[in-house]
Amino acid sequence: MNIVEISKVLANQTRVNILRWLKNPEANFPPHQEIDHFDDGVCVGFIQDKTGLSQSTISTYLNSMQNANLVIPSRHGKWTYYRRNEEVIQAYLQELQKEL
Amino acid sequence: MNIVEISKVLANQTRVNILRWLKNPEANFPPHQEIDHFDDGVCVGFIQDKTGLSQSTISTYLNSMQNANLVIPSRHGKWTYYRRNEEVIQAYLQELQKEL
DNA sequence: TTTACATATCTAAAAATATAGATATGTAGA
DNA sequence: TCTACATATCTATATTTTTAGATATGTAAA
Repeated sequence: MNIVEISKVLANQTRVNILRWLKNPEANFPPHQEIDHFDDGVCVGFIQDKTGLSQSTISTYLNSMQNANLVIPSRHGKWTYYRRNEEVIQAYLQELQKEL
Repeated sequence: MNIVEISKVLANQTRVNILRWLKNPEANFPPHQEIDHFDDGVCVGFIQDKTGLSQSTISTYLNSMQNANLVIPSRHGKWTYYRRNEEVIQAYLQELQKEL
């Protein structure tokens, strides 16, 4: 868990939005076709649609968020689902609380 | 209080260090000459010395931190002192807690 | 085993950030 | 009012980030 690396992720409104949306996928995304839950998160395509940015940009964003351990990917067939990594997010908040 | 703007400040190790040092000036900086306390913070020169970066870089950093309302400047004679803006820092932490 | 689709990676251009040297400004003291 | 000093701003360059189009990869279905 690296404060500077995670702060870099949060230094962009779209990435902050993605993290917020992933808190409550039911409210922010349409239902998936193959699976009827969001236990493994949300597929890249839905996130892309919601942001309006290009597919490659969103893939890059999600990759940086994954590198910072803020999200966890799961492959399901053709789709990659991303969900929040609550442990790391909480650890970051606690570390900030302590350090800042 | 803007999450993205403040996160940009925190996306650099030196700036995070400055905020941490300012939490406890007595432990991190030599005593000032004209004043015998740190109630208004620490002068730019001391911060510069501690980081080893150039004067203009530190001035730029402090300016960005001030724009984000993370620090408060006070002019005392030739010196500008910077101290933490605890209200905004706490507001940021609380907002993150809620939003993130 | 080809095709279609979802996502990742590569490439490249534009914008932002980091950083320092030079210069300007403001203040205190001679 | 000179001079020295602390800090801010300007200018310029290097690096990083943002972003998208093109291409590659992996998977499912025909």
